[in-house]
Parts: sequence; C-alpha cells; structure tokens
Amino acid sequence: MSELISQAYERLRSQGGRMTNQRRLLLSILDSLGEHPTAEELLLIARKQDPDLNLSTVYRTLRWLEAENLVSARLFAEERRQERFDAVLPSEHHHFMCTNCKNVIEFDTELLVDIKSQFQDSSGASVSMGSIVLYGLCPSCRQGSVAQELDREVG
Amino acid sequence: MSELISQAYERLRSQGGRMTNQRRLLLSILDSLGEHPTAEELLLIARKQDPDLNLSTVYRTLRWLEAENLVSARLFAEERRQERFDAVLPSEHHHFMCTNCKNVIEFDTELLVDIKSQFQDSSGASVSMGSIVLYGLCPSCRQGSVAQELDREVG
DNA sequence: GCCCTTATTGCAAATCATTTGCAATAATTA
DNA sequence: TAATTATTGCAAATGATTTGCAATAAGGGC
Ligand SMILES: [Mn+2]
Ligand SMILES: [Mn+2]
Ligand SMILES: [Zn+2]
Ligand SMILES: [Zn+2]
Repeated sequence: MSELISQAYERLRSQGGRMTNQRRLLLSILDSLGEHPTAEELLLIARKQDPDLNLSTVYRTLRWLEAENLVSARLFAEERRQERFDAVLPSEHHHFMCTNCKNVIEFDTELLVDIKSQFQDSSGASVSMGSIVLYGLCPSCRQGSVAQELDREVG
Repeated sequence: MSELISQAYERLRSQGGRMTNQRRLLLSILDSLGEHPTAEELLLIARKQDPDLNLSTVYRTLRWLEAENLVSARLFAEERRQERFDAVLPSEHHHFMCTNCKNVIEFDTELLVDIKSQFQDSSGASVSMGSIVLYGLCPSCRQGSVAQELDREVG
C-alpha cells in the first residue's frame, strides 16, 4: 500500500477516525493521479466511481489531509482562484507553471537547502519547509512563441 | 518620487488613465508600508485619510497594479484565505512566514538563479520569474518554543 | 452477524473573498 | 468653463469554500 494511504490509516486509527468509502476513493485518486486537481476536478474524477459523492466531503477530506500534512494546498497564478491539491508523499518537490498553457511541471532541487540555511543563518529563524514556484514558458509553448516571432519578422 | 509612483503615473499617461485621489493615496501607502496588506487591511489604513474610500476601489486599484506588474498578489498559509499584496519595486525578493505568529520576513538570495537555470537546462522551459516561500519559526517564536520545551523537560 | 455509539456524509444554506453593473462624480482636455 | 469619459461608491452578484443538521454507516463489543 502506498505511503499516503498507509499514513492516512495510521492517523485515523490514532484519532478514532473512520476509513469510509469516500475517503478510500479520494485517497486512491490523489495517490495515483500525477496532477494537481482542484476540489472540483477531484470530485468529477471520483464521481465516476461514486456518483453520489458530494463536494463538501471532498473539501472535508482534503482539509483533514492538509491538517495531517499529507496534502498541500496552493494557489497558482490562474484565472480561477481555486486551490490545487497535491499529495506531499512520497517526496517533497517544487513546481513550474507555464504562463501560457497553465501546465504544471514538477521538479526537484538540492539547492533549496542552501537557501534555507543561508536564510536561517542571517535571520535567526528556523525553517521547517519551503516551496518554490517558477513561471515561464514550457517547452512546447516556447516553440510556439519562437514560431510567432519568426512569423512577425518574416511577415 | 518613488519608483512605484512614478511608474504608475507613466502607465496611466500611456493608457489615457487618470490619477485620482484614491489611487494616489493607495499608492503612497503601498509604497511606504513595509508590509503585505490584504485588500481589507489596506482599506482600513487608507480610510484614516479618506473615510469614504470603498473596498471595490481598493481591489480595482490593486488588480490594475498587478496587471501592470507593479504589485504582486499571493496567498500565504493563513487561516483566512485572503490575498496579500506587495509592491514589486524597488526589488524582487522572497518571503518567510512564521507559522506561529504569522509575521513575514523578506529576504534576498542569489541562489534562485541557479535553481532557475538548473530547471531550464533539464526541462527545456524558459523561466521568467520565480518565488520562494519559506515557513518555520521566527526568532522570537523560536525562543518561546525553546522555553516551552525546557518547561516540559524540567517540569 | 447484530447492536450501539458516534464519526461521517449529503444536502441546503451560510459565509467569505472578490468582482461587476450602474448611476453619480471628478479628472483631463480643449 | 464646458464637454468627455474614466473612475468611483454602492448594492447586488459571483465563485470558492465552509457549516448546521438530520440521516447514514463504520467499527468495537457482544
Ligand atoms: Mn506537485
Ligand atoms: Mn514582500
Ligand atoms: Zn505551455
Ligand atoms: Zn513568530
């Protein structure tokens, strides 16, 4: 069983919580989906298997997972101001969002630890976590815009 | 006159926009305030000088500044999910938020450029901007929690 | 397996943050 | 100073998320 799901079971057990069908379903989707769904997107996916699932339940589950530090929520620079949710496990990572097509690419870096310690040393704070979001053009949108520039130059 | 304010005048001129009392006031606050107010906080501050100022006007002004890239908006991990606004000028910088007292500390780093180029090289994307948010305990809250730990140990 | 307790759900309504339509006002320009 | 129209304040709308509550179902003990 995945890290996320076994962690969820453990937290529920220690809190006297219950593993419902709804939670099991949402967890399995979050676990396997290689994306960053909004609550609504997650609902749509989940309803294929449980058509009666309610948006409130999705939010309640996500907020619980967030409080347990098993899921992180963030707002990217998009038109609709909906939070996007991301399983924290198996590994911490960062995000790039294409300003053109809005696709998100995940990436890792060992350089953030240097930034953390640099900041800790100069400020006296203790840093427990950090996240980086980069914006720009993804490879394919970049091609598109190069082509457009050529069009403009050549006419 | 500050970079922010002179830039605002310039953009207005080139767009046939008007420099109203409301905009002048909001700009001067954003320019001098060393914080990251929400729209509502900004309204409260501004109403000391213009009691009739309306929240819509605050939002409209902030969104215009955001579109002009003179202000950035972000959501920190707080209880209330309100955006916080930050003058982009005079210089790009990053943020640390204390998870305990919610205070924000700004910091600079030259290491982000390395992360950007590392990502650009490995992904083929082109990165135009990036932001880092760190979370942890600020110096004074850190002291508090050290004291608490001692209390617990000593009894 | 069945019962009991109560955590969780679905639903509808509420709340919170932000945006919008519109008539009145005020900044610019001639 | 008058004409033009961008901007404002206000109230209502919208979009995202949360909440109260009665009905349901998990899971522990029998
Ligand atoms: Mn991710
Ligand atoms: Mn700042
Ligand atoms: Zn793209
Ligand atoms: Zn603090």
